[in-house]
Amino acid sequence: MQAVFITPTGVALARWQLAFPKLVLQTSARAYLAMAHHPGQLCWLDISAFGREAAQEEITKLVSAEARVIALSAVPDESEAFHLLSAGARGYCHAEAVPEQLLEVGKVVTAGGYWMPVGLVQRLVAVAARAVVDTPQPTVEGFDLLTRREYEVALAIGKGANNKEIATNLEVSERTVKAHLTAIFEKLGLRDRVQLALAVSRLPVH
Amino acid sequence: MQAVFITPTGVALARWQLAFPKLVLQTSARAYLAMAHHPGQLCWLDISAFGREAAQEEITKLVSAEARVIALSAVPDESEAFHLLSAGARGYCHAEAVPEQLLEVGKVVTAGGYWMPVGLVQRLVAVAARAVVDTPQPTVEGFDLLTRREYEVALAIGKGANNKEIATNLEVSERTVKAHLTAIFEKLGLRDRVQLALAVSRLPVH
DNA sequence: ACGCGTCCTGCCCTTTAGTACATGTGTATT
DNA sequence: AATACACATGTACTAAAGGGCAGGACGCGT
Repeated sequence: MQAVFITPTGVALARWQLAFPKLVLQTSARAYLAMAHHPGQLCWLDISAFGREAAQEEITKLVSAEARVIALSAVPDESEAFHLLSAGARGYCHAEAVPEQLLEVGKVVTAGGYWMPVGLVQRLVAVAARAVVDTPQPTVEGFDLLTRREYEVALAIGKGANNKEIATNLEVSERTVKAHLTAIFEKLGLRDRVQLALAVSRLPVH
Repeated sequence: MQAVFITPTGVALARWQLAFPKLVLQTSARAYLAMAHHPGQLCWLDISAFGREAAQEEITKLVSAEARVIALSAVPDESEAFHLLSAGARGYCHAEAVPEQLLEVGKVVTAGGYWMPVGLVQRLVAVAARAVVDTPQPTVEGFDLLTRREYEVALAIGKGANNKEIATNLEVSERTVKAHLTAIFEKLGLRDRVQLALAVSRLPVH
């Protein structure tokens, strides 16, 4: 099986050659795509020299050409990994990985799987689990008890506004804002605007 | 290597035995934990007969005993998978999986990795990526500029505490709390405690 | 020893927040 | 017409919050 490495720099070329003696080097997805290639072809993309967005673009191009892309990063970063994977990469690993690891990654991805560091999987799971808003407790119930005006005030508090700003935006007096706030505190069982702000921040919708 | 299956029903027992002829059967994590076992021991948990919460509990128990847990579900479900994985499971697969697949899963998890269906990985990535994107700017950078004490105060604000409560908890005067707050506002470029509360609520860690 | 940063606190003052009490308008529902 | 409720606002007062000024204690590195 052919191993294609796309890199503008060739950072860890020696290491890669240990793992894949017959590797093919290219400097960009564009150059590579000009060649004929087989669907499912492994494609190692060294993203170190690309910006995040440029890397995402390269990946998108390769994936739409049915290549299996593995991102190689010199400085692994969680957020970067999320983005590259969602752009279609099937693997994410350190550019300086040892040959044995590269081979293992290649095997997994060739088999149709994903490969990424264990720590990254854990972060992925943690973030996803939190995002799945099944999370019941934290959400303060009772916002549906608020009247239209009260709700508007509550949202403003959720943006960190003070009474004067809210009054200006809603075109009412500061006194009125205070009245709405008092009503909100009463209905939601809160003590002050700080607690309201936190309650609003936990609102699923916003 | 020993394969332990925890299941109240034994749904796919025949299949499991094909993959692991010498498997050990137990009906609950409690029963299993009563036995001696080796750290890193594989532990297949058939969650079909458990509720989601009960399954999470079982997993938590096993994981705290340093077992590697693989959840087997008769009716795979994305949200369920997220929760079980975040509870510490290292694998999630169909209870009716063929023996070859079970062996593959076992191998990966034994090696310290995670195993889950490719589709699940994609959902995980998609959800996580969206969660990260949905929370772009708002996260106030600079919390690392805070001193230990200031950070403690910031966290307290994130819980909706007022100055008196913070003072009591930290065993300092209210004046000191105010001083810390002033420093925090200055460092983070915030105006008041409401904005701080919101900034803290958007903190990835808590 | 000296400077620097962190932490702590007092006095005092200004600004916000939050409430009690009271009043008024408009729009529905009964 | 009467009742109910959302919305609005004023006066006035108490309580928090926030900050200026000043000073003390402790630990650390030059």
